[in-house]
Amino acid sequence: MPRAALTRERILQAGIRLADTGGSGSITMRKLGRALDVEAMSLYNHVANKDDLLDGMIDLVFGEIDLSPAGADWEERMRASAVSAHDAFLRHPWACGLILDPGTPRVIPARARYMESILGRLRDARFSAELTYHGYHALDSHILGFTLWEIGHALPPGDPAELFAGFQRLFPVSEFPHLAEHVRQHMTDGSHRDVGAFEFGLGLILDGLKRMRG
Amino acid sequence: MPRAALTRERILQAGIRLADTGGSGSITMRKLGRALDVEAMSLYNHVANKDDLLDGMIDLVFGEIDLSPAGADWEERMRASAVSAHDAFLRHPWACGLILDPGTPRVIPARARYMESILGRLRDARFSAELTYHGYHALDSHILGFTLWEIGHALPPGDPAELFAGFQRLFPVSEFPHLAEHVRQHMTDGSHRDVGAFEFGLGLILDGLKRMRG
DNA sequence: ACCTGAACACCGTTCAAGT
DNA sequence: ACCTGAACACCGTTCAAGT
Repeated sequence: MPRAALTRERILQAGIRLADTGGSGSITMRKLGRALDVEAMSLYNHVANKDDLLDGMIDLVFGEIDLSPAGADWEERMRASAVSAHDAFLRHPWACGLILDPGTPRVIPARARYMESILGRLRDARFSAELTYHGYHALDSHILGFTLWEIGHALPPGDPAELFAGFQRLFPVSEFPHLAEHVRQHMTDGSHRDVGAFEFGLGLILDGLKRMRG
Repeated sequence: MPRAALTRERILQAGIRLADTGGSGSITMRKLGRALDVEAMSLYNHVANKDDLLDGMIDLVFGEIDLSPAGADWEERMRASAVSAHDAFLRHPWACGLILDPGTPRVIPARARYMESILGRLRDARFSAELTYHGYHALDSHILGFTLWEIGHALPPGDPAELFAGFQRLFPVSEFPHLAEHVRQHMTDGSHRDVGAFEFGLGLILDGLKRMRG
């Protein structure tokens, strides 16, 4: 049986699968070729280069965001689509870091549609051009920035008690009492990697914007 | 004249200088060796590996943050130290991305002191343990996340008019009216890379925390 | 004690050669 | 039209050999 023909679509899907399981460090032209039973050089027939590959993968992730959620008012709908974005970026934890990586600005169709949607809904909710400008920045930077922050602060695998002990040795309670308390909260909380923490900051932003609109 | 002796301190300083001018992609054991007139392998006598090098560099950046700013009340002081952190990360635009990079959790002395200071000041300002926990996350993720977001969204070099034209060709005004308006605001605003944009989100968070404290 | 040459296992990418 | 072998210019890191 001849293997399935290589297409851009199949390459992007395989790239996402590879990154989901191995992290962004595992995305390599050579590894991706191996996953597709093909030499790395073959990929260049369907993808301009590695950046083009990453752009395509990220475009698909943005495509998973629900931009028309149900909801009674603008605030409820804005919260719902932010949570949908948060969910998508948690499903693909490699994406936020690549999107925010300075040096390679990624202008991507699905991201443009995402921006257009959020900006339009703020304007429709009677936000001024000025407040929409700053409000979008606050929302987008929270969605991408907080999610990346959250992914990086997840408890690493391994025995929590042992982890905590090693941490205490580096930063003794006597010198870092508040830090110790904070870390303990992280341990008992399980991980803070839940919708709650994301929505806490989101709520602050939405509340603030609503009050500023007057 | 024999060249100056290699030390960990000199290596970290040279690394920061290299990254400041060339971006995080320019940090290479080989390039760093060249900058110090030394073979790359020599660095391993003073630094365990590349991650240890990056940890040391980031530690120095955290050390630049003013943790005891003047100010009448907790809110004013919290805003001042957040702005000081923002300044430090803008001086070294490669740092945020490395700090937030998942997969290599960086437990670094200067960062522990930074956390201890902020957590302690929230508790001193009569925030509950619970609110301090979430408030710290909101503040830290805004400081690191927004700053990284901001650095990545700076206008790339080149003729702005030409840039705008290329953008319009990809995303026509008819289909993306709000996006076009937003981009136009970015152009006339110069860059939003100023304290104002950072403080906008910071103000939303501080206001929200103050109200939740009751 | 510290520096280095040679080597190893990786990268992204090009290009001529095959089918 | 699409795939590949060989090659190039890079990586991080180890280790024995030099001083």
